Amino acid sequence: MTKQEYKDLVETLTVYSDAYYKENKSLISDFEFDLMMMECKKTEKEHPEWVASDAITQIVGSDLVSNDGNVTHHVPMLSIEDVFLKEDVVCWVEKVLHEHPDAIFSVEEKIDGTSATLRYQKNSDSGMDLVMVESRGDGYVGVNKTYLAPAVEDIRTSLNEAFDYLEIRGEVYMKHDNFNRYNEQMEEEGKKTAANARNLASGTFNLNDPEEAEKRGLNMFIFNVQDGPKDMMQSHIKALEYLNKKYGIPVVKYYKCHTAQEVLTAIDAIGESRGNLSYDIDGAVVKIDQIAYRDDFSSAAKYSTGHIAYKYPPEEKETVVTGIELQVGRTGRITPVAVMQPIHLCGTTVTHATLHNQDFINELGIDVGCSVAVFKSGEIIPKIKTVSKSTGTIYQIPDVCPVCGGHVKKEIDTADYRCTNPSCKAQLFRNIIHFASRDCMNIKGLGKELIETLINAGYVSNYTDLYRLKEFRQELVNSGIIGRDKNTDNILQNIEATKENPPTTLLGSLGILNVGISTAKSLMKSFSSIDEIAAASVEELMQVDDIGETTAGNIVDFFHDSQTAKLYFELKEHGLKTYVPDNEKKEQTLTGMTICITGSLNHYKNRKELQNLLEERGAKVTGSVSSKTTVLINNDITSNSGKNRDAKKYGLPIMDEETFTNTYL
DNA sequence: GTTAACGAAGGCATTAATGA
DNA sequence: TCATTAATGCCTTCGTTAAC
Repeated sequence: MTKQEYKDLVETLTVYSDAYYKENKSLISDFEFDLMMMECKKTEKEHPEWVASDAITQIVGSDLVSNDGNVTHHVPMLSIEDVFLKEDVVCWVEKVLHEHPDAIFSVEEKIDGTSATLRYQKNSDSGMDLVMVESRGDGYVGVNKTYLAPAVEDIRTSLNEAFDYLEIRGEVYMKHDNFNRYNEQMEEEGKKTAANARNLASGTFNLNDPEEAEKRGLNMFIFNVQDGPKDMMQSHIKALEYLNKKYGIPVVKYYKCHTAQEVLTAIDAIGESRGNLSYDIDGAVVKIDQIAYRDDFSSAAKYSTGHIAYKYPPEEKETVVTGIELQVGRTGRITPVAVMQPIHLCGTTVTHATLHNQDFINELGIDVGCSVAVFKSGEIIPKIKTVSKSTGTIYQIPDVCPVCGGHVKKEIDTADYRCTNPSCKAQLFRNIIHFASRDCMNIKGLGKELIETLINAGYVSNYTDLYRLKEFRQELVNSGIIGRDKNTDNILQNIEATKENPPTTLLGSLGILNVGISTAKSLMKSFSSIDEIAAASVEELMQVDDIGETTAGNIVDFFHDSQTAKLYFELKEHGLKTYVPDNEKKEQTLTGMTICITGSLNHYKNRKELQNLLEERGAKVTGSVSSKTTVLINNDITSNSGKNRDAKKYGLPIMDEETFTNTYL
């Protein structure tokens, strides 16, 4: 592409994008738009010197909405790790103070609603406009909810501020008044009422109709500045105060604390005020005020660093176990579930609670007919706490599968009971559900019920059969199993579409024991195709990170068992991708490097993006600095953060993005 | 035009197994 | 021993389509 052609392409894209965002008109299909955008970005990679800072591809918020309305978050929207004991709060606070004696804490109400992020961008009159409202989704990719901004009273559509970019996150919730009004009206109209304010808020934030949403009434408390000018990225509390004072934006109520004792006092104060608030809260969040310190306290990947949430003790009630159901999972594991006389707990009716396994049953002494104390763990999941009146006997999981009548055996050294019949219908059924689920192949529209229907009608008995369904299209339409023409074709098309899924997804969906998407990723880093994995020995597989003897054995078993291996080879024949073609592969220039990234980035949307890029080229990206780390990427190379100190301790290079890019990319 | 059925989405938790 | 992952589970509301 010549420079002029690139410029023309950028201009065309800008026209389409403006029409879409500002006038709600689609001049071309989303698919075509995405293609052009990809082309444009590819060129920009080859010729970074052509890129203007205001080019459409550089504008945060414009290139993020895919054709199904999904938005990749600029900063991931992770959840906060919950703790249920005050001792744990004290422990965490002291750990932070030990590392940073001057740390300050913000203790905040944890609003019970649904999380959302707002992006603001500089406009031409030196102010800022709201360009995007996005829901949380899976934490990395959410849904574009910009059209609902007018329905949320507290969202400002413009700010009189000349920052280049501002991203704030908060909780969308429903006030009790609005919730009660909604339910009164539903009752008047003889319609179903909503169970609680959180669910109604979450449901309302899901509506496609902004007017209906506005009628119901939503509010929002801001609880974080995700990204913005340097001044706002230092003290969390100061940033919240600024937003509140300057714009009257409602921010979450917080207490500024310096010691563990002060934190506990604040938690108690919030707990006591709970009953008098006009909205629901489900805990108290403790955050480190100094944003720079947050990354020094590592946590699991799904949690934000530098935050914990204290959960107040939940409501508890008594009921009677009226039965125990046995569920057979896709691996054959038998899970007992208690059926109870319905009780009302935290705004919902509770009838079921999992019993996990025989050990759990034995420990509590559960049997049909006993009385139990039930609470909602985390205020969501019903859980039996104790048996208050025993029957004198304890339930025993039978040795016959409740579905196929096959033999049920207790696994040695585990708490699991498994149905040993490999053609057990329940297992096949669950296997297909797993294969089709969102986290695996993501076959849209193919859910539990439809799969069951297809199995019962004899069309499928395993996931490979799904790719044969199209041969029976007319028959299916005639019988109306999936609905009529339109529905049938939709499902068939969605199945076909999954043939384009990357091999990693396929490998993770096959149902190999202990191999999910994450393990599949590790495997595909070391092997060039699933075929190669199928041919590998236990020893070879064990060379891969995260693969031990058991998992390696499971993989070998899967590809050596004639039945399961056949499933895989049939999928391959149907045209599913089992390797990444050479021309789509990235050069493995970073093999052997262990890289840690910290702090905020300038050239990449977020750390995840840089991480993906490094991983594609063979590097290992970790969350902490150790003696095995090759390099630490941090734009603030002089900071005194824990990671910088560790890097210095081990004598490792600390590079900013630019230096790193110039040296290695 | 209304209703029923089903799946998706959005919120989550727990346990056991695994790997380091 | 610790951190992570896989597998399983629970509840509510909305959207879509087909059927009545």
